[in-house]
Amino acid sequence: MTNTTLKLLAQQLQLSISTVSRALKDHPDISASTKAKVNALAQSMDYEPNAYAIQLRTQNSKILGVIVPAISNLFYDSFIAAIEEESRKNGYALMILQSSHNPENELNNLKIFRQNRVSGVFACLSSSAENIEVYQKMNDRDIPVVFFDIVPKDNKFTKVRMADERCAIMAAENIIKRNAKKVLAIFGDENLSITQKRKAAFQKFMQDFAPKIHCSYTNAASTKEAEEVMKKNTHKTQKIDTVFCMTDEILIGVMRTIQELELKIPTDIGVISISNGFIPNLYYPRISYVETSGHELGKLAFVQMMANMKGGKTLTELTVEAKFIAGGSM
Amino acid sequence: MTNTTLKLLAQQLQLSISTVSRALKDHPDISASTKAKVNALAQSMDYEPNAYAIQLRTQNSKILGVIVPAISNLFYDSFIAAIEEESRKNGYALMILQSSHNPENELNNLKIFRQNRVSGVFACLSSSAENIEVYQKMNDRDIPVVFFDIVPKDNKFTKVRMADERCAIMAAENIIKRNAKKVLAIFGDENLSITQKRKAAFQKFMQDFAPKIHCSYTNAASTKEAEEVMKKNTHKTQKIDTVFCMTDEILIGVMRTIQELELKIPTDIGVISISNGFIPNLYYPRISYVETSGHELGKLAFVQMMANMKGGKTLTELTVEAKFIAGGSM
DNA sequence: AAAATTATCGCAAACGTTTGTTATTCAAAT
DNA sequence: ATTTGAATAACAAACGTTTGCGATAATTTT
Repeated sequence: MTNTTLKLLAQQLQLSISTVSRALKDHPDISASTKAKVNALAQSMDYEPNAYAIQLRTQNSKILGVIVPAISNLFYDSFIAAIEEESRKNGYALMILQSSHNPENELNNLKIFRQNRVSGVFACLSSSAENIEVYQKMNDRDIPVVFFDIVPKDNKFTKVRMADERCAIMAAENIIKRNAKKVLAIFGDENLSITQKRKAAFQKFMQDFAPKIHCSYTNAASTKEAEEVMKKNTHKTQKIDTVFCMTDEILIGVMRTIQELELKIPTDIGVISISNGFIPNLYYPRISYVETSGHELGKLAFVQMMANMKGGKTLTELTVEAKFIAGGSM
Repeated sequence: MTNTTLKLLAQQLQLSISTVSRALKDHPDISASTKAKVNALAQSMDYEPNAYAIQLRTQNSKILGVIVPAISNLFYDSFIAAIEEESRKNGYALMILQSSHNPENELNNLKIFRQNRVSGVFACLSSSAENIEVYQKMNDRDIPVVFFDIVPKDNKFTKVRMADERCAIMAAENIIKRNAKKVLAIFGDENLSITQKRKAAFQKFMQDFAPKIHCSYTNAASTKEAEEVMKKNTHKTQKIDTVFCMTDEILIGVMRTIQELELKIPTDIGVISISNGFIPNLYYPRISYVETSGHELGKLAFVQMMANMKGGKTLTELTVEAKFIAGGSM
């Protein structure tokens, strides 16, 4: 069965294509009676306009591209859900591609976006490798690029991200409040700038405001590493009383060790993490965390995209504020 | 900056559009020397073909639609990741829309798919409400529909899903192996056919093969409900020694209660669930589970889609087999 | 009653491709 | 020297829309 087209409708109604087209968009030139006829037939033949023909004619695709390292990710999927919702409300569809942390895939995805003449792209850089020139070219072609989460250092782009330093500091504040004596702070992949920022902010804050608290700093790039780091540090003579986890992956490893060693939270040990909230709520007591909401970030990214598409370039770096969510783990 | 087109290339090279087009696709009619020139210029002006013009001409969009209830979902996101990967390998792009369990959104998404002339759609029904006619129409228009996970009863469609009954039976088998005396079996939303199937299979198997085991059956539509159900049942005089969780949501609730009451796994109580594996591995000891892999299902769905697009209609219902993954919880 | 306005609609070009057909050139075969 | 046949490239139509402009008929104004 072939698709219904304007031409088909026009033939059936003995009208011209242009009249049918205008009737369907409620153009004032067309009489009410013809509009009624046209709409009726369009309905019954369930006509749907061909988006490809429209974009070819209007040069406006109403499609936004999204590049994430991985869709299966607690943070990114809520980000995607948020922009999907906003996009739909505003008449845009989403084309979602994942880079799998692979710059080659990232490039390939960008190519697909260009072939599909997306009106804009949300991009999260695939780890450290920064091939910025391609994005620069998109901007030059008036395709706004909004970076999120993992953003380039370059300030020629629009960027939205969590207030990374504030997150770390907020965690530190609560550790100090708890009257911790000996803290283990586990950070993520040390190649990521986000890790470096958070670590630096955390360290500085602790030194400035609670120099007598003994802190050991480590990195763990995976759940497994976190599990092992935790195990090592609880076997030492002087037991740690509080552990800070920079990511969900780390928290999971830490919690596995805590459960294995049957440590009581929060009496034996306090736990605090940075998370979007899903993982911390899996345990009893619920883990206290500083919230980084992918959902909020998504909404912010979308308004930035719209702003970029309407007005001139607004090259700014926006951050969404962090919130401390108290569980029973501190 | 305007996009590079065939016309532009043709003008620069003093060639016709058709020659440029053929040169770029390595058509035998074109001489090697012109091909070289064309490719060089196309490269330097970084020409990317306009996907919209191509689809308009060829009537083949190379885009597949996906409808899921929610992207942020442990199961669906791995499904999406799988078909995304397969699609990319086969030159397809994905258009992902979420229904948010809302039939109205589902309809709207279908409309967007039709406007974009997707070559096929993967669909997961939004809960119980089944508005099948729309899908029937798509099939009539030679747009293959592959249902996954939550599928219609109708057998006029191609469907892929987990082997639901086998999952439940496999769990039952392992419960019997454990020598359980008193079992609490918690199932999901009782309106879903998937729940009914699993429950029936589980019950029948237990009665047939281990009638002396005392089983209580309940439903819990959310994590909270599961938490409460679990709490109630552990306070009874005759303690349960094994709990079965049909979904991740239920497992999370159950585990929260277990941690709160400080029950030891697997000595005080055994736990088994049906899951894709992420949640069960968050705990120590790791929870034993019957695996329902969104990833496997995605790959299966994709080959079904390809089969439908090539040959004639292959209206079958395929299932991916379940696997028991032993943790330390039984 | 002629002129001016308004209401309604059709014509045709354009968006960027692909592809069947035709035209040109040039060398090989008769 | 003419015919044949490759090799190479141009022409033109079509895909389904949108939209400026022109055309016709109906209505109003003078």
